[in-house]
Amino acid sequence: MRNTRKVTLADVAAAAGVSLMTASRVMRRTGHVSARTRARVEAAAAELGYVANRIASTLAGGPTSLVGVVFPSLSNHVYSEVFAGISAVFDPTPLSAFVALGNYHAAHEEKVVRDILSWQPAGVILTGLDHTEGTREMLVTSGVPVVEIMDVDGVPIGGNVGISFIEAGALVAREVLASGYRRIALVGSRMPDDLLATRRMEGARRVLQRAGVPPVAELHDEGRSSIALGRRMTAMLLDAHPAIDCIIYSNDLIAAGGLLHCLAEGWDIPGRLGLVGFNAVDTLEILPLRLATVDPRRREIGETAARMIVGAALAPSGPPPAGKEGGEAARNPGIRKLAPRFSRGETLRPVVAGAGG
Amino acid sequence: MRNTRKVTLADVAAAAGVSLMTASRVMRRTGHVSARTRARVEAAAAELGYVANRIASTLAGGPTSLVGVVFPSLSNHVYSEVFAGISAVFDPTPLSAFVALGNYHAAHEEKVVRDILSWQPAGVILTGLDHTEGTREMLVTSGVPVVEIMDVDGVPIGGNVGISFIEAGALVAREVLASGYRRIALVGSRMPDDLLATRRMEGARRVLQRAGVPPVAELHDEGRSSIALGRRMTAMLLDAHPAIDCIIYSNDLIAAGGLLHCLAEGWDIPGRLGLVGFNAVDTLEILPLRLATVDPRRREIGETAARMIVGAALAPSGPPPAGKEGGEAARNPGIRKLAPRFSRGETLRPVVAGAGG
DNA sequence: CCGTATTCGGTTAGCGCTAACATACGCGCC
DNA sequence: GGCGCGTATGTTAGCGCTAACCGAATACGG
Repeated sequence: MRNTRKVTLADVAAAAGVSLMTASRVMRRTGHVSARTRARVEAAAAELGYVANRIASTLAGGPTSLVGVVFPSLSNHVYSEVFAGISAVFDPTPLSAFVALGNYHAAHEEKVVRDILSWQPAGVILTGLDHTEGTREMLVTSGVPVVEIMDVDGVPIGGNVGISFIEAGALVAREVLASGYRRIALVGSRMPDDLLATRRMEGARRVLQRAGVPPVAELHDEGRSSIALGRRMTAMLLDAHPAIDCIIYSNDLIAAGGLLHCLAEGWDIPGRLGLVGFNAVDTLEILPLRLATVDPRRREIGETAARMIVGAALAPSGPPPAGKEGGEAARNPGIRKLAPRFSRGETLRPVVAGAGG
Repeated sequence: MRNTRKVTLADVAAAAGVSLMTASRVMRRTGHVSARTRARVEAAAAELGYVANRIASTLAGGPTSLVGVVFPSLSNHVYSEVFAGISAVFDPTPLSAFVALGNYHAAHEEKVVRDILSWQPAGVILTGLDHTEGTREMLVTSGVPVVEIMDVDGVPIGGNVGISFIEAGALVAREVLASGYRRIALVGSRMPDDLLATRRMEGARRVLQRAGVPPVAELHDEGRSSIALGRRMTAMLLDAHPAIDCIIYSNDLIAAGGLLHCLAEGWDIPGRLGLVGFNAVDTLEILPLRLATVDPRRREIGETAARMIVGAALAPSGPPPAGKEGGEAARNPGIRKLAPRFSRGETLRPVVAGAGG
């Protein structure tokens, strides 16, 4: 049993005693083939263990079915959930996802996108709206349906689904003000690199400034988010600025660290000190207090993006309804802005009538 | 600027005033091309925005660089970490990962593997050793380097990296016995489907039986692991069997739920009741007590598997050293068994001299 | 000045498959 | 009988690229 040599369609056709083309039609279930011939070809294919070669069929003009997906990282739980949403939508379709990581680095992302495009994908899903000029150009020129996810604060290349991270940050700040906090600090990890986190912080900062209570302190760190980092940053911050009455964190993980630190140090939460995270990470339900946070609706983002790609990739061949730009509409998957969901948890005081916001 | 038509190598060659072949050589950096010609071709390529077509080059016999990776799911944090390890190793190589999900279902996995093989991959990474006969046959026939990960309890198709889940379960049971617990229960989620969890439980069960203290109770649930599920199952279990003095969980998430339930109900942990999880999930460091658990070394598993694929895929062309089976050795990536790491945490009593084990 | 080595570049064939166009045949109809 | 029509199969060309081979130009010692 050393038949490691590749079995081609020609072998199947020969075994079934038909032409190459008939075998091809049987495998693709197109055209007119009699039931008897079909059965013979299928039997031959099974017998020989034929596995189609999509490389060849794609080159010959068949439909493509790979979709490139670029995330900055997958260790961040957020993206694995987005991916789960994407996968679930692709599953019943002929499309399959091809993941690549941009590592929070635009130049690296450009390389990765070039790589993806070289596979003639049926679509590309990118994280965020910030890409190099080269990346944008390649994607536009390629004519491949593109959907940018997560963020909607900017001009997309093609489709776009996500939330406004600036508004999400602003939302957090308004809720904090509504709780009556006034001496507020901002704490962020992975800060210059994680653009979305940076944007949330920007949104919060603006609202605070406009309300006349600019941040009392801001602390950033380049390191990746972890509970330990949250503890450390919080300790440092409260040491330097004991008057702070609320901390807005760039994500739940460091907020959790902060919460644990504060509880250990005996701070009254949320009375004396309020804390807010971001992302609605579900494993954090084990915290002693439910953390105030914002759900960016990542699963839905993944699902919607995938549906946009499915729509654009699987139906671009319809006859142009009117103008010569018929395909154009199908190619453009549209823009969809979701609303982030705030949840107050138990680490912010209830809303004070008449306070801020 | 509506040049959406594909730019081919022929276009680049024409623009540079050289033949197709010379342009090809420049793009691949092979053969002898003078510096001047190379510069001209590169300029033309950049000018036209040329993106290579790997579909064509693969078909023409160039090297493949896609590696199919099949996980049962990515919502399980375990696999996203394995994937991070794989990505990190592939990053500096020309290989890229192509993720597909088997959804804990062997028949679905077979479809997915067929799909992967149709892309002529440079390698395939599969989770676990249990696959349909059809899957195994396809992979063997294809001649593609295969590495099965996570589990090493069985006969692999090609390479294999992971831990013995049976031994890991046995390890947990021995440690529990060493702590002096004797009325032990087993609790598992996603149970018939998650084969690895099933195997851990099997390993634990055997040790307990051999030690003369078979499990007092066993509780399984088909649902996906969550803290809420852990709480529910634990409540149910302790209600029915209040004499239990230790619970072995199939994973950390439900163990965390159990721990929170028990603390809320005032159980003395680890004195009256011991708890053990599995997986060493890092975000659980926020629990009030450090959970006893086992680290399956998933990051290393991903890295090792990726290295095996890199070795097999990138160096199979060396001249056969002696026998005619020269390529065979390079193709077979080997077997690597890692040792799971137990950590006692604060939810099991310290080891009792002379007790069990 | 020739022969051999060495570089540089071009030509041909073909990877495995599919669009697009034949071809062959049966059937009913005026 | 000839025509149109629909179904079932075959033939041709070519997708974009690369291996393998092949000439032309340059270099250099004898």
